[in-house]
Amino acid sequence: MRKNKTHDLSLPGVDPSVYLSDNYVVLDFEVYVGDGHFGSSLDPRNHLALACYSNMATGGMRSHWGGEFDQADLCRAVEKADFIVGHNLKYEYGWLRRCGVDISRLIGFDTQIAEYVLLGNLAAGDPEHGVPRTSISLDACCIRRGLASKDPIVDIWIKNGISVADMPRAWVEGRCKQDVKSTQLLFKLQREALRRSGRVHLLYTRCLLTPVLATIETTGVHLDAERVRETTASYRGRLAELESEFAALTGGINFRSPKQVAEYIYDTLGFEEPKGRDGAPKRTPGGNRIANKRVFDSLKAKTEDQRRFLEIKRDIGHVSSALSKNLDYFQEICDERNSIFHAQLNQTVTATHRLSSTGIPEVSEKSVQLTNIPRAFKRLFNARRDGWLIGEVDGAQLEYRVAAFLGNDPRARDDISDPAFDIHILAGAEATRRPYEECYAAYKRGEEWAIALRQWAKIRTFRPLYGGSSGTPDEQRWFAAFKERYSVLADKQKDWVYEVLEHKELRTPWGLRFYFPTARLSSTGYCNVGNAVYNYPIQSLATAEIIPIAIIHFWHRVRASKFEDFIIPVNTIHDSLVCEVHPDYVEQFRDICRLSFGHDVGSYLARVYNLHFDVPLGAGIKIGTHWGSGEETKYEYSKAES
DNA sequence: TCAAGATGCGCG
DNA sequence: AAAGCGCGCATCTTGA
Repeated sequence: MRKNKTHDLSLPGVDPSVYLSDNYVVLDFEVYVGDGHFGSSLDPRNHLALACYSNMATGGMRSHWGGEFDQADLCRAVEKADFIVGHNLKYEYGWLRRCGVDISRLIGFDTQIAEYVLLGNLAAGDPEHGVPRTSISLDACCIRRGLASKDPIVDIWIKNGISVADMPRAWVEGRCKQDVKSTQLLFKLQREALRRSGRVHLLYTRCLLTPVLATIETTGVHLDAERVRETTASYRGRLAELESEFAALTGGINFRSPKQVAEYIYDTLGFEEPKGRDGAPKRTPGGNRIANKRVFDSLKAKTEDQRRFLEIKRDIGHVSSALSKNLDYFQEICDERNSIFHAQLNQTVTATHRLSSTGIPEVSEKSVQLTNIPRAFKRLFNARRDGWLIGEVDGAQLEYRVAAFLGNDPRARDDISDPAFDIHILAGAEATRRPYEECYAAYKRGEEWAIALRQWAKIRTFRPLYGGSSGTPDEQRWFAAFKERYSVLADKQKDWVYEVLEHKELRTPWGLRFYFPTARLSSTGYCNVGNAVYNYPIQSLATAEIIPIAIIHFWHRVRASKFEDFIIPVNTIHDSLVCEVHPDYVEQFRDICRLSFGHDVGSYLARVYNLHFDVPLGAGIKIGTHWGSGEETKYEYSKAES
């Protein structure tokens, strides 16, 4: 690997011990809400109204009524502090950015994220297994600790959309100052709790990501209006055709109604309900007959009516959901918002601490979040400036590699390091009882059957990693082969389950703790939360620690190189980062991707997490005119190279 | 009439 | 008895 001076990355501080300093500023803002929502800094109709902040270095509470261009004292205070403290700091970062502060240099301690880290997976809860969500609102955090709660009157006003402009100033100011005081007390208790339980570095890393997300949210994503127009028109035409065909065939049932569809297929068409091994029909949790895609794929048509119905039903569901969930919104955005839309990236929602996303209604009430856009529609996104490109980097087979590391499985390690090993080919080969070499060679020669086999296997390959065991005989053959091949990993996962059954808690090697208060073992040896226990550590280390660490380093490397006007992150989905890239900065983009998703992750995990991640990491990079276009280049990184 | 629950389907 | 995990949004159904 060639030497690159960007190795001496200067992250702001890069040390969680910064939180031990007493030079910090606690802050809370009130906003004039003009968008009818929550006063996000993204919306130009919203304006900063009041800033209250407590400066620990100088002492005393300050408050200042003023807009985002009238907060010079606040800006100076936060820039001089070692870190800032607030509840849901992404909001404050967004406003500080509008105030003109360089938020990349501001370290945060977010008390909402701190509570989320302390709670492990309990903030998300697990209603399916009888664990309710735990609120991490400032009020809830304070009440749990016996601290003062919010002024209920002002709280009700704000929750009901009353503008700050219409409330008595003294009341608003009183509430804002109270929130700052509560936040500071909460911070001190959380800092101690995190320190005692060895989780400060987790909070620190989450908080380093926050300004990156605030910036991505502000930037938004850009649609190719011409492609959106063509695609929407074609989908609408197709839906109209399918609707009339469907109506003619069924006599006018509503294809969106699972109830009507179930009646039609089981009563009118006479399909048999799918049955479990015991012979009883499989039903929805509510006891209704199932009418979903899985069932339709398993039904075998015997009559012409049945065959046509299955065909049309499959297409109509796909086309109508594409329109109502994506294309209608995209069209609005192209027509009325210059083809750019925004969404939130949430840090405190999921059980495994990966991000989630929420759409933002911009024209009608519709919204689209950024993590479940159909792959077929990635091609509708391009860069907002002519001639620019879209670059996407993802962690190659990240969860597989993380599993190999956590399980310390020698076979998995060897497989990952072997350039002639393809796990999807192995899955296909095992399932169909063919020799691996034959399938691999045919795949490499580009033979169609081998490509199809690999495609078939791909969606099943890692099911056994998360406890999957049921399926067709072919599938089950692979699942068994997987568990046998990676038996060391499988045993480690069983150990996790034993630990959970004994302690109702799982302590991960990097410090995050998961809690399973309702864990129990049935008389048949089945653990009610077993599959979650198999999954959480792997999903979490991969997509809640490693990818955020990579993204943080990516962002700071771009800024340290002064490329921030040429390489602009616009989205992240679990294991990937999407950027708009100036055509002259493609090589720089590749270099920064390789370093941040490889070297930086390893060195940060060792230094800050005391975790020596010794399975090689890889990155896949695609660059093209539209999202998802262009040939993928794969990079492998191992410590030996550095 | 409206909110909450159930269901289906998109992504990693 | 059977059983991959994690999410958010649109639509229909249910129940007050």
